Amino acid sequence: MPPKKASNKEIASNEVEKENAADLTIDDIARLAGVSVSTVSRILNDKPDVARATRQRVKQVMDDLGFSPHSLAQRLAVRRSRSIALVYPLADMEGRADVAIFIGKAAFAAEAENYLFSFAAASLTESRLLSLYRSAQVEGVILMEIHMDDWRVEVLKQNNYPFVMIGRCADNTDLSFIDFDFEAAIVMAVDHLVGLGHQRIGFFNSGKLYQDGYGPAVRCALGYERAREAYPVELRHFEMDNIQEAAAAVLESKVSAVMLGILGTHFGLPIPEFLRAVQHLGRRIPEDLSVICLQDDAIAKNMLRPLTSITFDINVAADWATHTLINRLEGRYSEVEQVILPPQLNIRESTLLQP
Amino acid sequence: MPPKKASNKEIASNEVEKENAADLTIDDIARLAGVSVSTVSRILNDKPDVARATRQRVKQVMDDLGFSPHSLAQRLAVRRSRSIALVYPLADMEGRADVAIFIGKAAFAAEAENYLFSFAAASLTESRLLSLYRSAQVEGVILMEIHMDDWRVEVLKQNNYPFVMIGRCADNTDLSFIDFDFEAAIVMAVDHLVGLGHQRIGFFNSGKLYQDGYGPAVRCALGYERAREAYPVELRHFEMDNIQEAAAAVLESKVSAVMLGILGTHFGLPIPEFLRAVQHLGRRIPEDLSVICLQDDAIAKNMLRPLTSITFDINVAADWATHTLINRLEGRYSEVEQVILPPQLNIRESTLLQP
DNA sequence: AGCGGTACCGGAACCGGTTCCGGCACCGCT
DNA sequence: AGCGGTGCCGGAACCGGTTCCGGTACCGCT
Repeated sequence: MPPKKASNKEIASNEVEKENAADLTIDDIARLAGVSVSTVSRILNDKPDVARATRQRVKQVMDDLGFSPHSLAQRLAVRRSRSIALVYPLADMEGRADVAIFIGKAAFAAEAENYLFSFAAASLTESRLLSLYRSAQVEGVILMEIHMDDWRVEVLKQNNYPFVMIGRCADNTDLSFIDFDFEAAIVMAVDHLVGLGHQRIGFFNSGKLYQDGYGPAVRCALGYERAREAYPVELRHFEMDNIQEAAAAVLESKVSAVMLGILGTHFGLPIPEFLRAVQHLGRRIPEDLSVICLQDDAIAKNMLRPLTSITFDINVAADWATHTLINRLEGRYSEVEQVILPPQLNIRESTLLQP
Repeated sequence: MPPKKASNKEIASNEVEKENAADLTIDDIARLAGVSVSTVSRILNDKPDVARATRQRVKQVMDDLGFSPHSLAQRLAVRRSRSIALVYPLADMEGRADVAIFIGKAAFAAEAENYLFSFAAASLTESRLLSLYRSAQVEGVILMEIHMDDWRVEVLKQNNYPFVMIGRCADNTDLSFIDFDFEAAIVMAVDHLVGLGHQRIGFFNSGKLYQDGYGPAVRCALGYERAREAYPVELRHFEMDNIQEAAAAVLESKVSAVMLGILGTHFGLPIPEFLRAVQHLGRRIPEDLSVICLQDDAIAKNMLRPLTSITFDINVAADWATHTLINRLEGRYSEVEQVILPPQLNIRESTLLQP
């Protein structure tokens, strides 16, 4: 029986020493350093049971040749794919500067933990979501754009697959999430306006998203209810998805200030267009109408006269989500974590003290 | 010698038929369907040499159990990682809505080709870039934010690793890229302004980025030179990285219009702040000063009085980059492809006909 | 001298797939 | 009857790592 390990690779490297660094394997390193593959593996993974001298010699060989271990093989062998994904359910990211920032931060955080970060784009079906896990493409995901009653959450929960949420559902038992406190945000907005002396305040929120049970829209509405009980001023609630109607509503309701809830750029009622429509009807901002908007700070602060806004810290959300998920995967701890981030008020030029 | 394949898995599935779909393997499918693993594999990959009846039966079993093959093992076996990455060299994505859109589109396009799309965040060193390939984490990358003389390009070229660029270098022989035609953009801007009757026009460009050899900055300057020769008007060039200085320069140069080149939000001289500074010095926009800005359309169009801007189609860039890279990896064709996207002019409210 | 303990290392099974190669059964043909 | 060809399938090597298990060499000790 001929020795079958007289592979062409061995022949090649005996004759010419010029292997491409890309298809160098742990065997090559072992052979060149005069040790076994187990030893090389131990060194790669910083395990004990290797003599100091050996360790250094082998490391030298690896450095010289520019070797880095085949990550697929590693992940297969340890049965850990070490990758997570952000699943983003919407069709495109037009106007979602927040998501961009999130991705950047999350990718960075994942990388620091030697995790692969990928991005699962739109059009997600149940079977695709499941096969993400089953095929070992990811060990866990970050879910965004959570609805009060979210099928993705159900599916993942039933299958016992790890995930964290940006946002939260109606029932969150056993679920880890970080969410922005939209309720408090609306209350904060009212408080700010009342403090400036406003007596009639309008709150605009997307009717469609509210009906859909989109978390932020629902919680904004909740915040509105809370404020209505807490403040002795006249609060009006408008569920709107149309610019002209919304602008008209501002006029006839005779409010002196408006809070713009969930209806940002990407949701059909872009703030700038809304404000333009209002101005077109003869209301100046902020002289005739104070405006305070939510979350979409890129727009608010880049106005020529920047808008007062209420925002949340997306960077901590990204960091939290990534680390919590990875901690869970690493088994570092497994308690359910639920955090709700407070809003922050950015007072700018669009809210005016009432005479 | 006892039969070593009496694994606990086999025992388990003989007793209780309840395997978790996640750790189902091709062996299980083979056993349950009464065929060999080779046959299952052939079916998974739509290869010939399988009887129609067998194929259906096995597929049925897979469907029933919700099996999907372990992607790491597959990729290892075929020695193709089927993944690409976008390498984005900057620290964060604050204000880079364009990058967000790019990521979304690119991820989507990659997914359609059954490629994994990941995002390699900042702080990229040469060795990390190389190990991305060597460790088989990616087969190819998309490079952004290209400089005229870019070390990453050199490194990848020397190692013969596949990549495509968004942007281009000074020397692009054998390189595939898609770039925006910044030269034409500036000429187009001048043309627009001249058409409105402007005689003194200022061009603002980041001095720092120009010095650094950042592609867009350099090509904008080139466009400026071209326009200067082509149009019989007074053109002034300002290399600026400071808001106050820039605003002052507008005043003393007595220009009636400015073109804002590469100095967007993320580059130290944010457009809105610049315009605010100008207004603060008493120049109204557009009555006293016409403004045309480049690329950062999210800002431009979300102004209360939206700015005239010149933009490029980032979606086609993302599509092109992804498909070109994947085509190359698939060996579908290998010619070098170089495309330069024309600018488009969005006339809005910030450019005024001169009296 | 004999013993147990420790430090270090190698062999080989294994992770979950793909693919080459060869074998069997059956067909139609001379 | 014998033959070549085709359709279908299984065995086993292989991808590039990790890890369990056991073995050797050497130490200090009684």
